[in-house]
Amino acid sequence: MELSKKYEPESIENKWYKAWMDNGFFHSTPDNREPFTVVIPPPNVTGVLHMGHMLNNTIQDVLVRRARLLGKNACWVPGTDHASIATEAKVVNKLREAGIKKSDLSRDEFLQHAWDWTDKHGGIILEQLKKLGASCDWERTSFTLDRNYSESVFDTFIDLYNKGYIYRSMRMVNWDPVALTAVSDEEVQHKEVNSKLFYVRYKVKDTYDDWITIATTRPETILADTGVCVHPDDERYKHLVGKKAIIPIVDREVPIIADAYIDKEFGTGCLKVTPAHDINDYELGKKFGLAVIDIMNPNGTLTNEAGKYAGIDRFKVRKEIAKELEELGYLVKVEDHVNKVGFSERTDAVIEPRLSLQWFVKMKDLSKPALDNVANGNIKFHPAKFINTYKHWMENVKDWCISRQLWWGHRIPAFYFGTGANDYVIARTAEEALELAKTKSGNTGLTLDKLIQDEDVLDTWFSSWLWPISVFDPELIKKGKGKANADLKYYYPTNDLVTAPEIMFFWVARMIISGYEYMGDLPFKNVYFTGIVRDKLGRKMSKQLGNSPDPIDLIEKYGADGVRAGMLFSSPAGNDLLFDSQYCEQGRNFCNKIWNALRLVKGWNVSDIAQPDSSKVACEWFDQRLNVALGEINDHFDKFRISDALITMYKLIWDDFCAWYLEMIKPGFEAPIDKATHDKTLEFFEKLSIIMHPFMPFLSEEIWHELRPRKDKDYCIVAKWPVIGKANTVILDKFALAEEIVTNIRNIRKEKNIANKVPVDLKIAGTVDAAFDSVIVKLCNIKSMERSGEKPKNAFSFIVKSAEFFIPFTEQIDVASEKAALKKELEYTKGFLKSVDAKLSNERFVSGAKPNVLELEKQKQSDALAKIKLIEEKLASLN
RNA sequence: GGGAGCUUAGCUCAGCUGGUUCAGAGCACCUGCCUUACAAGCAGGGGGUCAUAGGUUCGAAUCCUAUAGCUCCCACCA
Repeated sequence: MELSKKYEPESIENKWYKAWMDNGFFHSTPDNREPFTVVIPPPNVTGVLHMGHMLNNTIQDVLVRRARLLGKNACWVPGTDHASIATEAKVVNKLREAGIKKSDLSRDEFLQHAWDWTDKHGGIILEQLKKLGASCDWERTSFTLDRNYSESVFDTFIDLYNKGYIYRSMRMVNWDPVALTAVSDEEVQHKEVNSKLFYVRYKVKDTYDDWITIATTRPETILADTGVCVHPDDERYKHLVGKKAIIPIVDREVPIIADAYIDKEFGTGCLKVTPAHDINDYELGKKFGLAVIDIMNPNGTLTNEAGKYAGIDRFKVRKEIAKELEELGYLVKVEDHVNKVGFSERTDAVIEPRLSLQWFVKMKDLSKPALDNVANGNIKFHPAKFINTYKHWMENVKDWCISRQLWWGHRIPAFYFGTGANDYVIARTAEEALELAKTKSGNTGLTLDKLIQDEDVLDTWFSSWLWPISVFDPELIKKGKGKANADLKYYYPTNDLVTAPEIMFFWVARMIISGYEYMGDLPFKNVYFTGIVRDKLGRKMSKQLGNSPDPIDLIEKYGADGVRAGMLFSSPAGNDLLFDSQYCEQGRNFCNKIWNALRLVKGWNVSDIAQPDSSKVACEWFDQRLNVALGEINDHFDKFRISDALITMYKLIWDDFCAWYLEMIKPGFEAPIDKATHDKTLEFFEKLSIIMHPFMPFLSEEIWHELRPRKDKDYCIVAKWPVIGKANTVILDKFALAEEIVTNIRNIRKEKNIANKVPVDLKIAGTVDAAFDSVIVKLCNIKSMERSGEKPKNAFSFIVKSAEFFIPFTEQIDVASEKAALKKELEYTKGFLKSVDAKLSNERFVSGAKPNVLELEKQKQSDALAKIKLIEEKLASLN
């Protein structure tokens, strides 16, 4: 069958993906092979594939496919994350477009909408991954809101609560007074705003006329002040510490305290402490036991605590109170001031810090093994520079607030039977909770309808931190440590985690923590951090800028293999990738190059003729080149240098295989090829297919089947990764020399403007033997001979004096040029010798160097000496 | 404000414990070629004071110090 001149990926991608699936190559079950496990960082269930996913999942697929080729039992678990905040926001938006307000719906009604949305859009992203070629074990697809998975989340909450790690505490949340909900830090946009800085003086109690002046941008919160704070070293105020100040308008007496948190330089150096409405003030208040007075209603108006300002919006109060302060003589001055204010991403309302009761996980003890095992290298980070960031965070780890004021997610399994701080129980179901509550409250008459479940859900990460465990055995936490099922025992710990550095703390660190807590072992051995995919100008991909290409369009245009290669061409671990479709083009061109090599090889007629010397040498040589490159590729893989592995393979195929090897063995036009060379070529091509398979699975599979007829289950995807053969460096050296000679010949021909007109004859002496002679002849003549049918004639002659150096000369090159060349060589060699001598006479080097390094240097020294002698002899003979 | 990192060719980046396999790769660029696998190609070519200034050393892209510029993470200023 005639093969098309251009590689057409769309004709093969679906075919092979289906064949792999049908043959069960993606599905893994425990057996006696070594497992290689990867769990996907679960994308948002309703998300669509973006460039970040492309990069991330390409890398995972490369690692998984290579592991499979290495004979490991590869298992890549796919799945999705319910992503509470993101998904809920999307559903809210969608409802709003339909004219429905979330606040008009009951919890159940809202959740029904959310599930409808999830059923409609969930899984789209997984279908897109298939287009990319992702070899996931789809039978293991998980979702963080699956029934079993959810059970494991609740079990974890209950377990940690019983162990005393979970507690309830006050916390400042970002309150949106318009949406009447707390929003996450991610949903707060900080903007610079021109505002006023009000200087207000407070009377110091029991003094004749001492005042203390504070500066504030939010004078309305004066009503909630419960303290005034100065710096302990501030001479201006030292005498006031311990006295009391009197808050204007409300005439409340509050203590004057001293704390190093205060910035002496800002404003007057005095801070009014408002624990209910500022996070830092809250901490300060806690430290000094100050009262907490909440003056703000959920909708942004003030409470009865604000006296006559009750019921008025905070911004209106701000103006009015400033006026009143001025009238009463408390306002010292007002300055213009630029500060950052948080705005709600959803409603654009000014966010108010608001105290509320939240659930927390104590992190200090839990995270200890997670810190230690990264620090000591049990878990490796690639690139390693991220260890510093990780350590810094883990050493200063704060308790984890796990409650979210949302509906979409795992509802907190806490049930309240009263209004007291401790009037709650933790249980899996309301029925269980009732029994516990009866005991705890002592009220045996308690009924289910008096039991109220916490309205909040758990942080998304509180479910995804169990990912490497719960995708295999969601019942582990219930059963307890050491009771893992067969799957979990076999697949855990997983091998490589590929993810983005920005979720190192949200997700990676917490998986490590839960891994040690519940499995007593690391969740993965390596963490590969990808960079951020940016556009070629270095900007983040965003919808607003419209600079994010649709990955599916790219796949249709360049082919999945082309895009995969394109993504990897320029993405060393941890570096941001400046994406340019030019890289995909390069990937596509590479596919085409390989495709045409296939066309060439497939077009040959095999005949029972003798193998030419040149072909024999070519085979021996390429065998060695393959060895060397394979060694480099393996090394790159071991070091997670995926991009380098790809480039090494790229050069091996393009330069060595296509440009040199195929040119050498290529028979003349319509001439047959000998069987020995042909067999060897197919063997090489097969090995190359396997090596390229992790990067370009579809094309390699196609080649695999085009090269020879295949039996059932004989697929490239499950072939054996080539083993490095015996090294023969002599042939590589000789060939390098031959390459140089050929290049020289070509240049001379070009200079003399005789390209493709006069064939070449060569006389190679010294260590370059007759076989190489024929290689060179072949490489220099093949095209002109093919066309003219001529035999080589004596137009040039090249003499190589030794394998160490060569001097091309022709009848036109005179003795002077040759002498100049020799002198240059001599100079270079002497310089080299000098540097080696210096190195060897350096005591520090000699004492510090490893024995083999020292040996190598000595060898270099004697080689250089011999070479100098040889050149000098040659020069003498020319004189 | 705290922490981490970066600066090598037009672009994206390699360069391990200091040395002549070190000044590299890929892409882009320039020149010449529609050559019977491939113009999505082939053959050549140009291009870098290794951010700046000092220092250590026989020797520095590599180690040290300072300066400038850039990036990221965390905390956010009453």
